[in-house]
Amino acid sequence: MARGELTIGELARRSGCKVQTIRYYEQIGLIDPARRSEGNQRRYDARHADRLAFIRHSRELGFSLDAIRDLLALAGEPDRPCGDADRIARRHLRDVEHRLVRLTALKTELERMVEQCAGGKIANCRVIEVLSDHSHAQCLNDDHRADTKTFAA
Amino acid sequence: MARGELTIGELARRSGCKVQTIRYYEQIGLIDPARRSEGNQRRYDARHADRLAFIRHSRELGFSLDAIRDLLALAGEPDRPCGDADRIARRHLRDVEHRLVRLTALKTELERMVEQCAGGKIANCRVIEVLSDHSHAQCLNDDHRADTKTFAA
DNA sequence: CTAAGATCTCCAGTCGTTGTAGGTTCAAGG
DNA sequence: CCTTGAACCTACAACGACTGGAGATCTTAG
Repeated sequence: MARGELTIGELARRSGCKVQTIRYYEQIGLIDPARRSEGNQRRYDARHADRLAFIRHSRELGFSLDAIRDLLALAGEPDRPCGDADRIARRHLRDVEHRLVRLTALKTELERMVEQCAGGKIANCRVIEVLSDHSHAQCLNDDHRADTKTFAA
Repeated sequence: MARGELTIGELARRSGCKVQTIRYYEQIGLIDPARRSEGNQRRYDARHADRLAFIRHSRELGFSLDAIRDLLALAGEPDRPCGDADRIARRHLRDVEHRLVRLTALKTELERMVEQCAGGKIANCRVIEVLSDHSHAQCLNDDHRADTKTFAA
């Protein structure tokens, strides 16, 4: 095996993706097909590893594979006309900001839940209570909260 | 229709779930089968509405259906200690916190890119680095981080 | 009574994987 | 050189959590 080359298994270990996932990404064209060994096995290099690490972390952040495709294109062509890069970056920035807002709200609510739970019995458990109660002040969804409140009343 | 009863459509409207989702939840045993009308249509009552509200709210907070199943079981046993519920929520909270950290890093990087673009020079795009750099302080996966660092070095 | 709209069941498709079956290749030890 | 056994190959099915469609039936207002 050529120096610095990786088998799919090694790449999986390094990137944190599963072997099948890597093959799947190749299949849907998210990563370039690897070159093959004599015996038809995939051989990767450092660039594949970087790309995969990127994909994996982006997935962890909740980006769709389509969004990741864009992000990769953006990152891969720094010399592209600025307008394109800018547009893609801005779109994703808005997306990320939106995600951040939601995630922060979620975190706050979870924290509140967890912190207020005194560790007694379920009957007094804050976690359960919060989850049951849509009219809770911190409910994320104003629209259906009103509905539910009416019904529950 | 008996007083206070709801059709599946009304329940969907009140709970914010789609009709099919409710049927799906019944199918997988997350909610009890509804009683049926003469003509085989589902008829729900306030208890179903409560349970569904609980499920919906939990889903909004990102709990899996499995976690919700556990949470629901716990909610049904008010005399049990609430440590389990607490644990489920805490685990989830940790997860959300991790994502927040990474997402914030990405936001910073996207902002930086957009700013640079506004300045006309594209220069070095670091989106890939931010998301692919496993040695990044906030990397979620300690296990493969070490590996990758070695590799990248 | 009729017509529109809601509901029924069943099944297929989505996204992003993950697991399986059955066969091949690779690297190391005897 | 030969044999293991792990890792690889392809192809395809299943997962979670829905979502949508087809085609039939029910309900209810006019």
